[in-house]
Amino acid sequence: MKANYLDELNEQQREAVTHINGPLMIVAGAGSGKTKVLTTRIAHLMRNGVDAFNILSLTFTNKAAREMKERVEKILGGSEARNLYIGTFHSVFARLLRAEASRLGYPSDFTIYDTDDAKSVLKTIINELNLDDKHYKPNFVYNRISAAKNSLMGPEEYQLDHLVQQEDMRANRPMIGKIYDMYAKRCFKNGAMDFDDLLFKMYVILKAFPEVLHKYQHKFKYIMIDEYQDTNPAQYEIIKLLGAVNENICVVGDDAQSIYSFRGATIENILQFEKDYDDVKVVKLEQNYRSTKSILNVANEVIAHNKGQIEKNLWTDNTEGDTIKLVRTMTDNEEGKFVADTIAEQKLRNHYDNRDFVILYRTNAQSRSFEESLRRKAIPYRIYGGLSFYQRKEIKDFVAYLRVTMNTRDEESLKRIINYPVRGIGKTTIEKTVVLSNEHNITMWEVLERAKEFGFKSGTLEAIEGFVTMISSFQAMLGKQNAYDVAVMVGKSTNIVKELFNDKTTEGLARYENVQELLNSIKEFTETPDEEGELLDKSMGSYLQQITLLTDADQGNNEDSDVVKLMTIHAAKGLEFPVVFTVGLEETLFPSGMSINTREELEEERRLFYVAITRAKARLWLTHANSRYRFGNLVQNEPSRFLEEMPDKFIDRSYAGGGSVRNAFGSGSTNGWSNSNANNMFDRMQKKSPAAPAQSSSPKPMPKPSSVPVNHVPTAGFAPDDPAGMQPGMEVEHQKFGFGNITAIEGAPNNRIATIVFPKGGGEKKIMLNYAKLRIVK
DNA sequence: GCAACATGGGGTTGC
DNA sequence: CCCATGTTGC
Repeated sequence: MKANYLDELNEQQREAVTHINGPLMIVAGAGSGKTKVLTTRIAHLMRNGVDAFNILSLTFTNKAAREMKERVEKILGGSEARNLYIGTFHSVFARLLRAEASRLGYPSDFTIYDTDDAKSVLKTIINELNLDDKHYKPNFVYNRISAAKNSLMGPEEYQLDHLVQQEDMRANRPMIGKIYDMYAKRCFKNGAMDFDDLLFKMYVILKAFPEVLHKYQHKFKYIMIDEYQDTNPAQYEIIKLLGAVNENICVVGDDAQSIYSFRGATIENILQFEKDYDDVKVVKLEQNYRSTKSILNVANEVIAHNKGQIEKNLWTDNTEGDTIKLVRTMTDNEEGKFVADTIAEQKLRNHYDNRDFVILYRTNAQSRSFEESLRRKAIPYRIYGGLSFYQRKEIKDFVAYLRVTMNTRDEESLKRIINYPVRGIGKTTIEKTVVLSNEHNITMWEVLERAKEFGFKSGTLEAIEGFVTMISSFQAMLGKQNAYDVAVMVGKSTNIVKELFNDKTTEGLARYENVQELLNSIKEFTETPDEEGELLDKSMGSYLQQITLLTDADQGNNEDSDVVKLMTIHAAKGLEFPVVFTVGLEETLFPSGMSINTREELEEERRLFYVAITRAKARLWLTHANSRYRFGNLVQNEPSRFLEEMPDKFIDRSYAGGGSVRNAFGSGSTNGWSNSNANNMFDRMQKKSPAAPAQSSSPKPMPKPSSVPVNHVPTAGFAPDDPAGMQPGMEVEHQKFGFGNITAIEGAPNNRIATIVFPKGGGEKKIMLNYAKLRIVK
């Protein structure tokens, strides 16, 4: 291990790393070296005699877990890190549940249902109940159930809870409780858990079996949780149980980056942590090592519009850097073109590689125009998000065979493959099988096994027996051969591989390649050699459980390929890029029209915007389109309200530099720039500034709406005063804006934001006192 | 049972 | 516009 690992930390980081026993909360601002602290702390614990076996570290993404593991290994120098328990909540609990779920009657090779599987089960149930699936939309029902599970509410409690029932009545969907109940029973019958069950059932087991709880309390003597602001009540309670004996819980988070409430996360968890335990040590990491001053200042000011935050003051020693460019285009296609052009230009001008750029959007559907324009300019890119590899139809079909082989109770998968490829087991036969399984209270698989005694007719019987024999032969192989050999056999026996091979259409070819890739991934899984002393679970069951928890972002194999990345802001959390384009900054899109009804929703959107801004290291473009296609028709959007919350000082609202803009707007309308940029957005900015020089909205060829009138010459000997003494009512002098009056001061005491009216300097401005250089006049 | 077509509906984010 | 599902006709 490197001896000097503590020297590489700043004071606060060191304080966090060297705190060994007792609850610790690290409030880690964006780009403040959070991962470094977490990994160094793990190393430090081990250096101080803590056994790797006793450390549990929970993250939100597989990627974060992988990164953490790698970095710990780097610090420790050897392979000491391999016994650490590092993973996502879901994957760690899935692993523990393989050992413990039998206590609740689940097979240890239980299937994990992804969202699609779960919705499909729900749809069958809704139809069985003769409910209209247009009214009881599986998606809606799923979200209700998910929310219930995330707050540890089972079907019984759900049906008895007045508030919940009231909500369902008001939404005119009183049957959701019943559906939930049937869904839970069906999943159990199928030997399957959905994502939320991985948390919920873990909690149930810890609560119901004290010996299990004790076991893990003593195993996980030190617990670390990353992104604590994104934990939901289920995760919170589990952590509380596991940590109750030793109270060596270290949580790391940033309330300003809490963006997962739709998944049940509650920001309260981090806001309340100090009250949950006695003697909580709180460390704040406030130095940002990532971004320029301009970027950080804009981010700070934006987030200051939210209420009730943990007080912190994020600052940086980095240079001021470029201004943030704000760009408006006429349409979404022009937005795409502008971004692609600018990327091309920046590559030349500032010698960036493709990999230095990221395009961030609110919704996956926005990727299209960027794909097109990047393709046109032959700029390589990769889209993150959307369908994961394992959600593709051909992969799910293939995996369904493996799932059924491992867990014959899994009806969802069984139904998927029972007649794929076609083998003469049609709709009527399947329905009959379902009825029989309900009548006799046995699984569908058992009905199939005993098809003869249930009187299926000759042709059908033959088909069923053939199917049963085939699956049984796979099962028989499992004991003797590894997962890869079994999978190859599945491909052969079912004819799937051959069939796809013979399909010479482009899609057929792609599907064939995908199945080959699946086989490769199984091969890789089985053949990765165990490290010395390490016993990885290489079973098919373990493989299957892993892959359902993988997302698109986890197909990391060519992480380093030199491509522009496109992803949602959610997917970008935890990442950083030299150049960031945050696009689609329009009302109804960002903030999403779905999230503007309450202050809480809006604040979460704002945090999302904050996350987007803070991904940028050096350069940041914010773009929005005047109108864009939505569901086939052109809709007009107002610029996002967030754009008005940014301090003018660091924003260039008139970005038109280089040839890129001319290219971007040259197509079609001749004066796209003056029309699109000057009018709407700029007008609104002007209205907010009563004292601003009256910029008329008359169409001028190229207005330059510089928001920083730089005519002011500072008084001789201008020296800024201590911002602490500034109060509303004072007259101050600003280097650029000239003389002004402070009309209001808001924000946290160490991050105060003053509203100042500069009669000659562009009117009302919001200024961060910590950064602005102001001289008190009187 | 399947391919070709018609219809309707979608309002985010993701383990 | 794009997808997923339902309907029709072989």
